[in-house]
Amino acid sequence: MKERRQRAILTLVATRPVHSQEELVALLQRQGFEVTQATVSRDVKELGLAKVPIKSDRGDEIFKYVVPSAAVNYVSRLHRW
Amino acid sequence: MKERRQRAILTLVATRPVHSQEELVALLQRQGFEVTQATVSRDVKELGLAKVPIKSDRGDEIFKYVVPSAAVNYVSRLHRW
DNA sequence: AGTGAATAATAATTCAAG
DNA sequence: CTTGAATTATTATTCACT
Repeated sequence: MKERRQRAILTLVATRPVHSQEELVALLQRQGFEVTQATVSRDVKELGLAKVPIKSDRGDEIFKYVVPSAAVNYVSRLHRW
Repeated sequence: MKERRQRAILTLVATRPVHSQEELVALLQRQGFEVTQATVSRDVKELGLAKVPIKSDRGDEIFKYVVPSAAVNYVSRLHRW
């Protein structure tokens, strides 16, 4: 079902760097969700996940999907408003 | 030059909704920058611009490029920490 | 280093269907 | 209303060149 899958997605992207929707598909399938890229694309959209460029460990720029609320937490920790 | 173009990009995405890199190319060309999608893709990466799903005026979800700091402003306005 | 043309890779949407 | 297969659209990268 959609809700469980979307929860799983939020947990996944909060837990580790997810670089593409295909990677997300693979991770979800490992957890037993039968899902395709088309659906993940829709989930990403509904969840409002952003694709952002980040610095990798080796210094080069890569991409990662992030939860909007993660940005909030990050920012609040930075500024302590 | 790269720096001027990237400044222009930041201004553009802060000023209005930019939905794709091709749109960015068109807007830049209007300002006299000769640039292609390949370069804009690299600029987006260097600037750390995120592609995020947003609600359009008509209620449907579309995509938009945003500056990370724009997320900060948005969030701070939401929460008034 | 910075870029564009071409290409590969990735992501969004359409179309049909349950 | 939700989904997958196929398709289209978009974006990232490669390769050559400067």
